[in-house]
Amino acid sequence: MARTPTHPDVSQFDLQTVLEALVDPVRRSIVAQLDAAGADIACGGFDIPVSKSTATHHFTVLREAGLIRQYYVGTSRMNALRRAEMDETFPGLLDALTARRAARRGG
Amino acid sequence: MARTPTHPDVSQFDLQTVLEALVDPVRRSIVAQLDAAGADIACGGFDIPVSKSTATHHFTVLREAGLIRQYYVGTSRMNALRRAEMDETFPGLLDALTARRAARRGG
DNA sequence: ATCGAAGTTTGACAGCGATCGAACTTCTGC
DNA sequence: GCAGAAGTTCGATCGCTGTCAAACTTCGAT
Repeated sequence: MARTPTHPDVSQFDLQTVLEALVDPVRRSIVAQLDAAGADIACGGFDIPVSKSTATHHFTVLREAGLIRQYYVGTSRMNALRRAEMDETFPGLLDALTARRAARRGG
Repeated sequence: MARTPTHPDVSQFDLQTVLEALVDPVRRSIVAQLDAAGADIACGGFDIPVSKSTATHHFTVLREAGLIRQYYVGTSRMNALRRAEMDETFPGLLDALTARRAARRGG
């Protein structure tokens, strides 16, 4: 595993790529969990119904789309939601997809 | 072809289905063209790089997701964007995906 | 009735993407 | 050093989806 995985710059964000990342329910769940937690989460800390190798695949897709930033802490790989950068490029998109909006309207 | 094709009710709108519909560039283009035109458009009136049978498939997907409403006028099948209903269920989603926001910010 | 225009239906195909298990790497703790 | 924990990589399925051509249906105009 590379010490410093590839992260796209904000200028390289692409709507098609981001959509293809977010259309998968597992990946959308990952983003939603990060958003709800408001904190970084290790790969193993998510509640997702797939094997480790599949999880690795999903995190890679999210990272390459620019949705998350990954960094190592010991043997754990932490995941951070790049929300501000996403909001800057695609305003309203994450709000519309993470069901935050519903919770916010409610209270 | 059925006289009255199946259209889901707003209460049946499903985010996963809508996303799967909008992740395809051709379908997103159809929605964008409808949105930009602000008027209904016949199937043959779109600028899309696919055959007629493929186009039929895309319109079906969009209709079953609730994104468009279809009705016949003679031999032409008209397509209407169900924007208000979509906005009601998924506020901000179409704005984020049809690049309207960019145009609106500009002027 | 006939012909053309506009879509639909059907069947087939190709490619992609999600999924898994197994083997491997790397770090932590003892 | 050794064992275990946390991920990654590799290879192989497998189902789904976008695509098209060909044949068909329906409507409008002549």
